[in-house]
Amino acid sequence: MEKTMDCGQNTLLNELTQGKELTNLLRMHLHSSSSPETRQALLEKILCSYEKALSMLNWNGFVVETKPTGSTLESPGSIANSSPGSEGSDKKDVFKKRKTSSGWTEQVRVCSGTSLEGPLDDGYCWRKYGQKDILGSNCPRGYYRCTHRHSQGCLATKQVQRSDEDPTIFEVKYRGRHTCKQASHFAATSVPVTRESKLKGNHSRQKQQQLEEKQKQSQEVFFSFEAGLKVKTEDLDNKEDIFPSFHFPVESEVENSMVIKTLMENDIMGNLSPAFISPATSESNYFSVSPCHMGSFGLGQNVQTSDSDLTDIISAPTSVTNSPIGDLDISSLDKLEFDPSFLFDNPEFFS
DNA sequence: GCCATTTGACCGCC
DNA sequence: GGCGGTCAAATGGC
Repeated sequence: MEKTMDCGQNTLLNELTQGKELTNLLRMHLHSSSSPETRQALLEKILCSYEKALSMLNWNGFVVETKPTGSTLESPGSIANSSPGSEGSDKKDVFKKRKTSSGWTEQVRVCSGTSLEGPLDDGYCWRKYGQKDILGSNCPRGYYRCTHRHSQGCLATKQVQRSDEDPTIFEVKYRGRHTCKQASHFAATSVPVTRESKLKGNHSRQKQQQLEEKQKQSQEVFFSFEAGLKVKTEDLDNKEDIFPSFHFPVESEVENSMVIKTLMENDIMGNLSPAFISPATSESNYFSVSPCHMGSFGLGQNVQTSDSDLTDIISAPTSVTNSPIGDLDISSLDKLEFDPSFLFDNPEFFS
């Protein structure tokens, strides 16, 4: 766990630090007679770094607490009745209630040239359980549920459908929230104690290696995607049910300041509401992060959100891989510390 | 042998 | 009855 936290934190910090350095480099180039191409390249790299960093943040799910959802669709009854536990003996008892459009939708754009059948993984382990041709749509819709549904009773599901208009866009509809261990830890290195991981000896190790390999590949794929990532988030009001809230534990130290400062330096924080850097209040020592605001970092991601409650906290994982990025446990950020009294316009910070 | 995916069938809602 | 969501047998990969 500790290892995972350090790893994820380091990765995040590396990206942000790289972004900072690149920004400085760009600044230097601005004062020099370097070519616009050079500047452009630097800009791209900066965006790249921050997109990675943001993805890491997003991917951690920010599932901090689990509270019963008011949503009709994932009411324990509906799913439970159709869960394997209740199935089996009498199929007629299976309750296949059509779900209403609760949950939220994200549109994920992948880079051109990518041949993935579906959008990136979002750090969760999904298992496909169905596919349907949808009326009025050329592309079938895939139905996925959390791999840990059986082992941990995780009720999260998602639907993935390629957009007719733009094949590079996948519409991903999330439903339910992850209650699995992975959702909490989001650490690939700490593989949830599932049936696989309980397997003994070489077999489990082999499995883990396969998983790691898979994640490694996913990461590579993801990084090839990020430039064209587009996320459209809807129904954020429902997200509250699923990712009820995220609080960034903050204490007073410099590292967090660096993160924020770095964002500020790149005019990223310009769009942040006070909620993000919220008073980090002396009382709570927490600040919350709105998915909307995270999305409005202006990092080249075209993010559209509904005008839903901006106080909702972090968005669900946007896209979709078992990338090691998922290794980052957001809880690791509690090691990041933020000095509420830090002056962001401190010119000396970026020396 | 285990697990994930595919795919036809089933079921409930509209 | 049409459609969307889910189930579960069949299948294939590792």
